[in-house]
Formats: sequence, C-alpha cells, structure tokens
Amino acid sequence: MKKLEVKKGQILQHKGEVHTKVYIVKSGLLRSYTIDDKGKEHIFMFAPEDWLVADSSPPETPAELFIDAIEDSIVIERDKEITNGHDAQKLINRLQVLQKRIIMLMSASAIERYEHFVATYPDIVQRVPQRMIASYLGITPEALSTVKRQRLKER
Amino acid sequence: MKKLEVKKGQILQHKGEVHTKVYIVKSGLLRSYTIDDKGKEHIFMFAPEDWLVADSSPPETPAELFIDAIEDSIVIERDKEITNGHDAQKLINRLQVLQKRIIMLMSASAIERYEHFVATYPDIVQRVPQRMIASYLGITPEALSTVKRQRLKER
DNA sequence: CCTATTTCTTAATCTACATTAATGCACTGC
DNA sequence: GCAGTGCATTAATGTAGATTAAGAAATAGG
Repeated sequence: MKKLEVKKGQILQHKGEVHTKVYIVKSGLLRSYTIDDKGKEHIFMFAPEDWLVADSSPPETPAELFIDAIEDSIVIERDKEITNGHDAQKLINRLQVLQKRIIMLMSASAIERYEHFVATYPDIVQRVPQRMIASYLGITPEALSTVKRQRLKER
Repeated sequence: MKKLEVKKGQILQHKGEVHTKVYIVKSGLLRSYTIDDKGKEHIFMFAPEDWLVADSSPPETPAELFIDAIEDSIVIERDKEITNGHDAQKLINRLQVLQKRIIMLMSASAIERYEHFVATYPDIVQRVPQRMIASYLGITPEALSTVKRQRLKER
C-alpha cells in the first residue's frame, strides 16, 4: 500500500502481467484498456478521482488490461488480496457498472450510447480526447464526429 | 435462504422489482435478460448448475434484469445482504466474467464471439435454443444462422 | 515562437449485420 | 391425427457504422 505520483502517459500495468495491483485514484485520471489481436485499442474504463482501477483477473493469472494515466495523477497502490467486508460493497458497485455497460453495448445505438455517456460522466467528456470517448463507446472517432454533428442539428 | 423448484419458463424476477434476491442454481438452467425500449430481449447471462444469478443493482433500487428458467430447475434463494468473506471471491469471479464479456463485445466480430462462446460454454450450446445464443452474442438469429453455415463450409 | 505530430472533421465508399419475408420443421395441445 | 404456434433457415434488400483518404485544427516540444 503505497502512494504513487504518475505522469500523463505513464503506464502502470501492462496486459499479460501477473500479480497486478489495485489502484485507487486520489487525483487525476487513469484509464484501463485492451489492445486486441488486430492491434486496436478498446478503453474499458475511465477512473477519475476516488475511483478504483484494476484488472479483475485473479492475481496469478495474466492481466487482460493495460492501465495508464490520462492526466498527471496521484494514486494509491494496493494488493488484491486485501479484501475486507467494506470492500464487498465496492465490488458490488463495480458489478453494477459493468452490468449497465454490457446492456448498453448490446441494446443501444452509437447515438444512444454517447448520450448516456455524456449524461453519466459529464466531467470526463471535457477531460479526455474524442478518440478515447469513441474507443470507450465502441465506435471509431469518425463515427463519433458524425454523431456529434447530428446531435447539433437536432436543436 | 430457501430452496425453490421452478418449472421451465417460470419467471423468478422481473425488471423493475426491488429487494430482489440472489439465486444459486443447484440443477437446471436459468438466464437473466433485459428487454429494451424497442421491446427487444437481450440475454445477459446463462446460469447452469453451481452458478449464481442476480441483478447487480443495490437491493433498494429497481432491478434491470428479468430472471427465468430455461429448464426445470432447483435453486437456492438468498438475500443480497449476506456477504461474507467467502463471497468476496465469488464477486471477483463475476467481475472477471463481465470484464471478458465487455472486451468480447467491443473487439470481436459475430463469428469470433460465437467461436468463443462455443469453446467456453460447450454444454450450454446444446441446451438452449439458437435464438437465445444469438441474443447472448448480441446478434439476430438470422445472423447466427449464417455464421454457422460459413463455419461448416470452412472445413 | 515556429515546426512537427497528433487529433478532429468531412466526405466517399464499403461491409457486417439488421430487417423483412417466405418456407420447412418441430413441438404442443386439443 | 392434425391444426396451430413457435423456431430455424435461406435469400433479398436496407443501413449503421467501418474504412479510407485528405484537409483543418489543436498540441507539444524544442
């Protein structure tokens, strides 16, 4: 359990690593993401202040996610093993977030996903480049551009 | 904490209900799913023997998922509150499953998702109708049909 | 500052999957 | 036993979003 100061762009965890840690963001902004076999990047989550980022794989198995800093950040690094009762609630919160995300990905169009994202994470929209939002939504930056244009026309 | 015997097709939980329970499958097969605003059904998870199904929303908020039985089943019903240390590991397992599912949905094509599903849940493929597999994969039954046809040609 | 690199936008074309519709098949229940 | 309903498959057509390409705008770094 130690405090880290990370610079924008710095990588905290690589895909494939074992015994990866849990990161609690005190200030700044982190993200977790994968790179698939075609070399494409897919953002799994953003983690602003007070959020927690970690790969959900068990400590002994290789991580599926990279974690890096989108802004200069201060984070607390912890071992995965420490799971007390207080954490159980946090785990359930995370489950809920992931459940919502899956339902979104399965049932909503690009426009709907964008609307939902803007409504749910208004501050993050301002802080990250468009291409990362596109990556989070599961679309290309070009598609996000058109979505935003259509949105403007409709008012 | 009680034992339930449910018949094929019986609904255990409706979307919108509060204070929903956790179900542990002893035998048979359950599924959780949502119905979107366009009236379309999307299967969130299958739960065969020894799996656990539940909506991840906190007990007081309305559930997002329906849960019903695909086969006659025997299940244990439990309250969500009871979360002991032993459960923490189960929660982490679930997180991992959901994390994998999100990455799949974002990075893999229909064919790849089907291949992965067959490889990961070979027994479930045999037990559920095609349209439910399609729904789980996030595609239409028609698209699943073509995927399977292409697969046969390639051998 | 000024240049270089990355990011964003726009438009043209392409493609995976959705939609629609028709047909054959299995299961169900009288 | 056979009508009725739901399910799987096939094929024709439609469409959201991907890909490709090129220019404009923003950012970074010396």
